[in-house]
Amino acid sequence: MYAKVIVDVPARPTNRAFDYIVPETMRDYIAVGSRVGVPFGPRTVQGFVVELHDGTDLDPEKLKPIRQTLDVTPPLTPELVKLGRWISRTYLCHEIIALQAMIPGALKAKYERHVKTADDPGTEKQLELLPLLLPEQEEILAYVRKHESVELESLLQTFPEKGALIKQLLEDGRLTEVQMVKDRMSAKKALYVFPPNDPDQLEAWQAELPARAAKQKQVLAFLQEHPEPIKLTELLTKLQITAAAVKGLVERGWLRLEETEVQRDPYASRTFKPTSPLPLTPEQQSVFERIREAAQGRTRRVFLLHGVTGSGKTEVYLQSIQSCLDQGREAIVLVPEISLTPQMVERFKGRFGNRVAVLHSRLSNGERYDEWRKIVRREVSVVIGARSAIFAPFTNIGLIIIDEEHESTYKQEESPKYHARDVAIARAGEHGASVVLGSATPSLESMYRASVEAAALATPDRPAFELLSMPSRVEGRPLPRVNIVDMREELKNGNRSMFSRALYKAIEDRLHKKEQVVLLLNRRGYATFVMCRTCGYVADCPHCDISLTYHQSSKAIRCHYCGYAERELAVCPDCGSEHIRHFGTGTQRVEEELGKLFPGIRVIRMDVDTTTEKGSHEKWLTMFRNRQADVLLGTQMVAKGLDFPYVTLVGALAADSVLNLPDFRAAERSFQLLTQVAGRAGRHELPGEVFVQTYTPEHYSILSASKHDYMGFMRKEMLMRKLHNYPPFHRLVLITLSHEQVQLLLRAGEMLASRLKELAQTMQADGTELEVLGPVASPISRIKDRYRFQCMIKYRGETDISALVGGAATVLDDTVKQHKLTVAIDVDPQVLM
DNA sequence: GCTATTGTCGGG
DNA sequence: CCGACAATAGCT
Repeated sequence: MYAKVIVDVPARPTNRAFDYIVPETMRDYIAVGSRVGVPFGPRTVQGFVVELHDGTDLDPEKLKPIRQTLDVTPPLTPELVKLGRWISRTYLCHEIIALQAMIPGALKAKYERHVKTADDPGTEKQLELLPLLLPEQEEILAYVRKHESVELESLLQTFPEKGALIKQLLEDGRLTEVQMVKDRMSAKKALYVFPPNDPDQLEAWQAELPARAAKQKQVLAFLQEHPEPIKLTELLTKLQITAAAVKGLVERGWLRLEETEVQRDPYASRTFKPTSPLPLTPEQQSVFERIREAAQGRTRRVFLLHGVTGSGKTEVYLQSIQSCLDQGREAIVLVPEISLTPQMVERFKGRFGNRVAVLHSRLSNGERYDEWRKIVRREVSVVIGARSAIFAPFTNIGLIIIDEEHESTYKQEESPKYHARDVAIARAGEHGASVVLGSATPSLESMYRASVEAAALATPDRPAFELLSMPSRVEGRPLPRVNIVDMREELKNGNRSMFSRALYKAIEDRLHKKEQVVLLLNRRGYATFVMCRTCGYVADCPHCDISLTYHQSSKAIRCHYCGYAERELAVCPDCGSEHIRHFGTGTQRVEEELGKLFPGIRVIRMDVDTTTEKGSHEKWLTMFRNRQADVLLGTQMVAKGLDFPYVTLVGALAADSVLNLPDFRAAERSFQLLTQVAGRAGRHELPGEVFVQTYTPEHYSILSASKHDYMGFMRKEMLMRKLHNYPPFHRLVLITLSHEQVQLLLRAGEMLASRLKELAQTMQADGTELEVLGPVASPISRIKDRYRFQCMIKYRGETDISALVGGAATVLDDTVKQHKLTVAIDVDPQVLM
């Protein structure tokens, strides 16, 4: 039997399957999706089996056998292996990168090189021919012999500066190298106490024990109460006893002590209040019916659920999942990382109990691995998680839900640069499952695909969407009133503060009424840039093309791209002037200002700087929920999914900050952000009010958001996109080249662009609508000392551009190899920076 | 991506 | 002519 293996060597010439012999002994352990260690050239690398077959076109003599299997059960299902190929073709990445993305980081390859002393007796004669050993080499050999096998790295550390001598020993064959692929993580094990199968016996045994064996009786009594296996250490601390008591019982053969896989369940210590389905509004009910009906079928359906903030989408999700589970099928729920709050988890755990696995980036490698194992072992049938949870290794998916489907976090920014929405649709096709894309502000891409125009262009790979909508809030609560504040007017009237008078008054009022306020400012730090007022010098990052941001807490100016930091400027480095001014406003500064304006105000600031610590995000939100603070101030992360009953005021301090970004999606992002943050107010009994501070109050994005007019915004924005051949009417591929030297980069850029244009011409001649733009400097023209240039391809959705991009990219192969040029291909980019 | 192999250059 | 290092092919 032979296996086709994709090896862990992400390079163009190795981006294909290699054939190996499956040794007789491994037959039962190897399947499509297995992770194996295979000889590849002079070393051993990790790989995935993507196919098993009986014959081979190649000379079987030339084939090498698989060296090791790395798992008892394959970490990937055949469906995921197929998906890996689809991802690599769709997003133009190496297949191995796509496969690696589907397994938890804990299983990523790690290579260990061990050395052993060569004890082959047949070489004695040859040894005589070898040069005599130096005393130091004797010492090294003795050391290795003593330890039997030593990791090469540690040997080099034990004998520093002796690298050459060790290499000599290896070359002479006195030491041999054994290469192994190692797991970075294995399941954590611990001793568990297993009670007898028949718990009734526990009582009888207690009577049987002599009176002085009080501790042993205590153990039996405890197990009677809690008949499930328990960790030994846990039992000991709970009962305040030593292992001797348990040992006695084990010796009597009453209890069993066994090493078992431990679950690092981050939610183990928490109990979740079970919740039952809430009654649905007629609107919710009809949407639910549609989803349920679809999920009964075995063919893929894709729904776009447009529901205003507070319309009760989550309850519809929960009941849809329930009906999916009732059919014995599984469900995946994706939420943006940021809204994967304890609140959210609680609702799912409350409804589905331990049938839910939770996957998010705040878990440690080990924790994530354990949650993933629950899926593999079929212990759960629901997964809720961020982007990568779309790869949950289920085998019978009935429903995939993507909440806040417009969020750009569903696009992975590193290779494989996949979009979870498209992966979901692809997976649903294989499972005959339904997909529900929910949002209060659906992306233009999704909205377009729910249109009549797109329905006509639908293909199996890009099916049309069915639109569902929930236009009203539950219990008929009104959407909050949104006031646009023209900050130019404020300035004219002499108000130079970051709070308009209206917002100031409103905050004052809420403080008085003991209600809560959410403030949004899309910039962290204290000031956005630092400038010398005498000569106009602006502090820039020496490694990136971006200005440095002042941070009050650390008295430093920092780069938000590479982390570079230097001390606050006392004098201008150019002219020596002391007139240094901090321009622009960041969250730190607002926090300070609030303290000055409203003495005694309690502010929680949430941005990347205050939420990096594990659990800090949840801590702040819990504090705010418990009304231990009056104001929640933060960047985008305060706009998403939060639901606090006492929040009656929301302020967007600088509504244009997103609008002015150099990106064709700026208006859409801005509209979404404002709508989302406005939706935080007045979700319960108390009515809400919103203030949007802007310098461009006439912009359609801001006007529409203030009127809660999604459709109005969408129609205008669609026109703009159509006019400029942007998505959703055209698709984009962005190719970014980066290198330390501008000249080399320019040459490479020209080479790429001309080849692209050349290839494009033949395609255009066949009537394909396709445009090649560039090369131009990227909006951020340098990051971490590397200059960046980009080319863009605009094309109609039905065109296959893989040949075009793949073909053109080959002209860069030499430069990539020789000069370490970096080429990043992004299909359907979300950010053009 | 890695490494063993081949190629190239300078010193003798 | 040899050794050191740099470029490069080929990996099943």
